[in-house]
Amino acid sequence: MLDLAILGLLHESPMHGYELRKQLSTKLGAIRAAISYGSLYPTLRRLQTAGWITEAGETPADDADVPPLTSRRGRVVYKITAEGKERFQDLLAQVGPEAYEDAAFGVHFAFFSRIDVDIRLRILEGRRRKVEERREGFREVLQRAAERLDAYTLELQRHGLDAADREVRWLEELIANERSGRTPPPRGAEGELRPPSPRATDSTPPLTARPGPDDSAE
Amino acid sequence: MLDLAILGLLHESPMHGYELRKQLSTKLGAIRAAISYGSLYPTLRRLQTAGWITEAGETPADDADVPPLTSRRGRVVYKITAEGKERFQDLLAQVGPEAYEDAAFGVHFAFFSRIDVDIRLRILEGRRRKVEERREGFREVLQRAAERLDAYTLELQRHGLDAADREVRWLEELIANERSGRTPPPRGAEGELRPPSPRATDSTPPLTARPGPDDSAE
DNA sequence: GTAACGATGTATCGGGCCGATACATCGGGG
DNA sequence: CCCCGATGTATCGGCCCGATACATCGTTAC
Repeated sequence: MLDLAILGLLHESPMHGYELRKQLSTKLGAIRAAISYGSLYPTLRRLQTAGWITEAGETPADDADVPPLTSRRGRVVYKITAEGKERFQDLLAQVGPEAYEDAAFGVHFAFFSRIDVDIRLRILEGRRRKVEERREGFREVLQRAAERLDAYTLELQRHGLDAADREVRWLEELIANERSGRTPPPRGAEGELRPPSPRATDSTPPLTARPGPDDSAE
Repeated sequence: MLDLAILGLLHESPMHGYELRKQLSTKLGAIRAAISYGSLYPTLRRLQTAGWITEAGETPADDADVPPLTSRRGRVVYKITAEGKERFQDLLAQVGPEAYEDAAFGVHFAFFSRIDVDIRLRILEGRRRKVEERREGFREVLQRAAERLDAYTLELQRHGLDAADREVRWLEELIANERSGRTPPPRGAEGELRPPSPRATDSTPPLTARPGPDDSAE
């Protein structure tokens, strides 16, 4: 999961750890908080011994006047290998149930432009199915067990229901767009910062438009 | 984090592991997927050795004719101790930065009815602040780095921005409600899914455009 | 009758990932 | 001059997950 993300970034350009972490944070910011060094460095070593990446020793200029006072630990630049690129494609095209989990889906999505439309559709539909199940779970709890639950717990369920419902609709849009042939998502470079989302609550009878965040993460 | 959730559930009634897991899944379903046994049982043992919970052996059958072929492993019912209840209150009232993280916030929220209004407000405001920061992060990326990013990555950012914005508004409502004195969240339990109640969604005045990220009403 | 299956139930193991921490360099501001 | 924040690499303890194993019970299917 981290493997995929790291290989994906190094596929674009060589980088050292610190930079890698920063880019991961922005690229996957909507998915996971900020990957820890306690994960990053061990993963880098793992990828390295597996042969997917190598150190591209960024020799600090030719000025060998580096004061040998301390070991002068220079920054280590990693680059992806040919095998690594293959591995990346393999991981990316993996459409097993793991790819529909919150985090894994996000990582796959972040590199969508590197896979075929049909695989994209497979993943989007699998994810949609999963979120739909989640949504139905919330609905059942709200219908069947409403009176047995705490008021705050209920509010949490509504929150979750609304978030799931929104994600399903988001996925529907993306799926429709993929099918239409336009490769990149819609909503070009217009003014973002759009006011309250104009996507009004359509039908969905008992939904009661509630605010609902909590995309994934955790 | 699991500690808090488990203590909270056992505070309501004694339970065995399997049941605990089920209840956790529904109660925290909007927060985390479904806690694993690989977390649950070790945690139970930890809580037990710490003295927060005890085994309430549920041995219903005194008939010692239990075939010693296998150890006849009966189900183990756990109950909370007095110290456990204290510990629960301590954990619940913890308003440090950890309590604003996704998962931790959700667990706290799920047991909101057990803490004072002022602590509830402190947690809600802390959470709001955190999500606002998150939201601003997305906005900056979308404004400043839009052209340097992949179309799918951008869509992910918009998704995240929208979700964060929604959560902020959700929190605003909850905060306003807490301040108004009505203890439980709005949206009374029964009017929800049963009848096709045409109750229009309250209109949430004009807090959309410029959400001041700094209105610490402390 | 019994075999298969799914729900209930307890438990462990390897591994991924996080938070805290340590160490080291460098530029700038008080 | 010293502290601070950004840049940078790295480890350690610990939480938590997914996979797996084992055992019982009721129902359904052959």
